[in-house]
Amino acid sequence: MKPDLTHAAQRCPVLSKARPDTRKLLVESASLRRLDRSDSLFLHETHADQCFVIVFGWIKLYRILPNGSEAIIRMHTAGETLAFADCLRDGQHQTGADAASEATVLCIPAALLREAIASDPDFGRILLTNSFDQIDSLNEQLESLKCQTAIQRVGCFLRRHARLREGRLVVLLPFEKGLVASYLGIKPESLSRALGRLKGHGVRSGREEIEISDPAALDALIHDDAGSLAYTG
Amino acid sequence: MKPDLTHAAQRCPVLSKARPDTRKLLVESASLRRLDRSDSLFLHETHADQCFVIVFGWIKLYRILPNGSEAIIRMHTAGETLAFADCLRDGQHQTGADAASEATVLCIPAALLREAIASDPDFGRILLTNSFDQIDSLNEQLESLKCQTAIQRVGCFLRRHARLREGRLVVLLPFEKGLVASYLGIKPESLSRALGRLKGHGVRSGREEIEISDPAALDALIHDDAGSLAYTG
DNA sequence: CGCCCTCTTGAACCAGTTCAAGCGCAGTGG
DNA sequence: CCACTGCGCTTGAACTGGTTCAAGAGGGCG
Repeated sequence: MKPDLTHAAQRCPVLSKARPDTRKLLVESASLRRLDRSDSLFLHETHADQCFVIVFGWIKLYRILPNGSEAIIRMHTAGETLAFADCLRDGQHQTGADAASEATVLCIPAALLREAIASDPDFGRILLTNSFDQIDSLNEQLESLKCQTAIQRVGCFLRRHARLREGRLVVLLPFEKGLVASYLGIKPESLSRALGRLKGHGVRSGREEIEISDPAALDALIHDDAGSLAYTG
Repeated sequence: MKPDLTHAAQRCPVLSKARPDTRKLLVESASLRRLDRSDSLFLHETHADQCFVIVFGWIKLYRILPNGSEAIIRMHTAGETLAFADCLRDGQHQTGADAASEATVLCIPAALLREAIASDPDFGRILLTNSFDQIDSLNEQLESLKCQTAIQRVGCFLRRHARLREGRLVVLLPFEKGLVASYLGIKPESLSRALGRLKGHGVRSGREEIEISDPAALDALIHDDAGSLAYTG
């Protein structure tokens, strides 16, 4: 295995659980690609002949809307897989994918992926489990979009991306705020105002870095009154 | 196979593609359950020892929010599978499930599902493909919630559920409007007003049945200006 | 310095919610 | 048979969260 990929493979739920020889097959025959911000990884509705594991950075999945602008469907980061579904169905990419930050991805030829599945019966199981986990995460996003206000969604986003760093709980924004906004289903202006309003709820937002100074206060805001849009049958 | 299940199995993407003996195994050993509206199929965070194929009717997946109301995550209907993921991971149900209308479901013991996967290597592949399709559909829902207005979402919902019936394009509302609203991420009042506004765009809404008299007009509304919330990076 | 790009801020506007009232219909009981 | 009641749906009026449009601040870079 290429030395710089060992760590990446450990972070990846699919590769790390795969049988060593399967992992070796996938990683050794794959190529590594570096992307700058806004470089394109693949285009919507093109034939899927490669799938990807993100080693580093962020990739956005998007679709072009009738009016020409792009809808951000999902954001993916290190360890996550891309386009496995498109490859296995031997079809077209369901979305486009661009780098949202500097990024490195492992590019696995579709044939290799099929070979791994054919030769390692457990590997299919691993993919299935991974795919179930993705469905869970999508269900949560749906719930969040349907039942939370923009400010609560911003709060959840911050909590999810916060990391301990020298004793402080900090969010290093992984990509532009405009993109964060779009991912959350709001406009950049609204995100800006939301961050402003969160200052009263345990959040200190600087440029490039946001600190959660009072996680409890933020959690209270997130959970309080969540469900103003819920079904009361 | 029980005679009344042949048709149901054909409608189900998972069962219909499975090897005949696998299908037989699953269907014959499963039990059939009838549900009235609002009967519970399983509860959130209970152990998943059965999975389900919907034979008839609608099932809603929901989660109880901190404030006690319920968030509608997804709606499922005939042919669709439920809780396969929860069973295979041998875990708890990720959501609760209630009948949203009268419904009939095929209840498959978890052990049986595992047996099918173990004895039929293709069956895992079929589940994987099915799970990929679900992810696609969830991606589309996310896109819709992020980039479309409530009225456009209502329009899409109508198009998706419209069926030709005696030459007219008709939507028989599968369940209460309050539930439709919640599924679409809006309040019942807003759904009511949306249907009112759609009257000017090729939709005639009566009680229990909505007719799409001018599909082209409706489509125009749906696509026109879609993406007011999109990312313009 | 000047240009570009991202982010912020303000004011007007609009979509969708909230609250409250009323309607239509099914079920119930007199 | 009809009043009573309960529930789902609609409608109206006031309100709020988020958008829109426009202007300005701040930073990076040639």
